[in-house]
Amino acid sequence: MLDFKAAVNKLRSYLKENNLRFTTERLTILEEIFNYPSHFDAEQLFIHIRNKHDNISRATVYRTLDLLSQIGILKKENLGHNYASYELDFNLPHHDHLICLECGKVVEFADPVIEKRQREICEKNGMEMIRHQLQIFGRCREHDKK
Amino acid sequence: MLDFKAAVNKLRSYLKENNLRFTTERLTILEEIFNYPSHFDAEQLFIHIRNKHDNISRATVYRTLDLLSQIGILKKENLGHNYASYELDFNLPHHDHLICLECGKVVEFADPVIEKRQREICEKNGMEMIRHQLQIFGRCREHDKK
DNA sequence: AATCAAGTTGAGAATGAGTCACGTTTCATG
DNA sequence: CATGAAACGTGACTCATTCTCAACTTGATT
Repeated sequence: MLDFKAAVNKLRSYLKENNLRFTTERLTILEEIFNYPSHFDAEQLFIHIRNKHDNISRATVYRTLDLLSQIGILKKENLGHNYASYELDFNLPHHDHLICLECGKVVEFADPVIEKRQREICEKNGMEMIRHQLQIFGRCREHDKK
Repeated sequence: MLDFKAAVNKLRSYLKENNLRFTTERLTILEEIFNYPSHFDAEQLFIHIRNKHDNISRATVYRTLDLLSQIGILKKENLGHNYASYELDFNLPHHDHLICLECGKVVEFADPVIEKRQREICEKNGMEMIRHQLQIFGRCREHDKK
């Protein structure tokens, strides 16, 4: 997959620039993230990796998720649980989330009108926008039968 | 303050309807919330209350914050920390938050255009909207000097 | 290829927000 | 004002995440 190679390059050059090491653990974790559905959490991913490779510790998974989020390969977000969710954020346009409180389904959407208003609101309040997240919690209509 | 009385009435009637008790702890906590700046967290409030009244336990503060959120007197939200924030949500229109990552300042804003788009997005995805939150993280321009 | 300083790792202890269990206390109704 | 269900306080517990630290890699340099 093309994006994966590009992500590895991005990671490698970030590490080099910052005198950090390109370790097999970091590569393995990045690989597994590309094999894994989006909106995963650290524990899920840790267990998935544990089953395929031994000796990658929970701490390393957490540390690497932080690193990748900082570089901009991942996005860390709060989807209304008491744990963080992550998703790939590599060469992807911004989007937000619609979350069903009944079944946990997550739908992504992007809305240029909302994006534009957000920029204007920041401007008006003398603030430089760094990131934003919009979550709409609701209930799928399909749950209505009952 | 007028709103406080109204909130007490709302609490009292909710409790009555559900065969729950109107306790001095619940009243005290509600009072202290009205004396306290918005966007507080449970621990802050607990310490504040601890300093004025003894014998209100941490568990009761948490339990009461949940109760008040359920009734609609408070709104529980995630402002990008690993703990929940609360604010009064009593007779107030919906608003969202602009958060400075440098100084932690929180600015509230309401935008009818964004609200409208959100309703449309829900509609389009066959979902009934229950609640939503939009957070814009940024950096106050005032931090630019230096 | 061997060396070495510095970054990284694994294991498990520690932290911190929030919840739970349970014995005791308190409210609201008769 | 007795009763019994609801609430309370205490402190133990949970669970996600972070920290500590000795042992191990990495990669730049001989």
